Amino acid sequence: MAVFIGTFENKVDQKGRVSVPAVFRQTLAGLSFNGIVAFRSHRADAIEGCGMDFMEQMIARVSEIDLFSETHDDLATTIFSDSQQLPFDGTGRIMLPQGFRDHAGITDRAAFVGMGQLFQIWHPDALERHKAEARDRARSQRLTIPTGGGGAR
Amino acid sequence: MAVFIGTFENKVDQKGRVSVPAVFRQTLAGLSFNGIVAFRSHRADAIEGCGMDFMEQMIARVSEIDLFSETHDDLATTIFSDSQQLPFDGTGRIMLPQGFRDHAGITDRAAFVGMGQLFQIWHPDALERHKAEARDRARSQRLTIPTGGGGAR
DNA sequence: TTGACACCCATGAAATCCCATGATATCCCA
DNA sequence: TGGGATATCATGGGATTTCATGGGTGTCAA
Repeated sequence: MAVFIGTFENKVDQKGRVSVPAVFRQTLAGLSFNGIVAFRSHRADAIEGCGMDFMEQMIARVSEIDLFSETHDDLATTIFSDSQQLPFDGTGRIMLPQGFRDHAGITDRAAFVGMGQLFQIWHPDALERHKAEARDRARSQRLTIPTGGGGAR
Repeated sequence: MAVFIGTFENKVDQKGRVSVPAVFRQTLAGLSFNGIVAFRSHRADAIEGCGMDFMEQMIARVSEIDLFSETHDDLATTIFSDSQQLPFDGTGRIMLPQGFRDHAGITDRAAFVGMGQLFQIWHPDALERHKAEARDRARSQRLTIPTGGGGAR
């Protein structure tokens, strides 16, 4: 099972390269594509990242939605058409395309955030704000983890 | 099932390393990640610890929520972004990151407290105070543990 | 020919490995 | 059941590796 946990801030060099955190690289190791799959988040000023295995899962899930429905098309267009395969170089870095950097407002620093089965890439300051907001919402709405069974376990 | 009970105080050396109690290590043995997963407790000045199996459960449950929904993102961000994987070295020690030490006020000693399926890491003195308070509350409110039968589960 | 990009090497800081030590707990046999 | 032999454990510190980062060079295509 893919596990992305933690927050890591790395530098973006003049060529637009960033090191993907070593722990993330390890969970991505051994997949059919040696790198990450990334696309613009449509909800936030961030880049979504995952491994090729997860992308395959998403394709499978989306294909369960009625083909030719508006939802299907919108999802497919937003996510799949925008996705890019970003291969690792010899030292575990990826090239963040300019379009992605623009979308997330990333210039010389990038923050990788584990989201469980996928991760996001943010401008470090924007991420801090987002984290605080997410925490507040989670608390005020008393969000809890769904349990597998009936009640508390 | 993971079981963490008891209290153990160990030293934090100059490199920031602490031995995880051997009994805890045994219940953590054989998981997909050889180490602990830790995050700041939002209720106390302590670090929460668990095994990767626990985190995988959390991920599985969060992933039951619609992907890219606000609820999913808020939960995932809140839970996973501030967690860290802390691997064991050859002798069963972990490196306590500075941020965690700051949060818990830990300098040269750390107390590991079993909490059932999780454990906590405290500054020994803070833990003593906390234990006394918890005992008092439990006594004055006559707290009970729900049984599996009639009531909550 | 001029970017964009893949590949290569170098570097310092930080994390990890490895070995040694003493203390404690456990085992085993009388 | 006592007590010595043996293993386990926590701890310390030096050596080694990993990691993030910087820059150079070659190659391909516009």
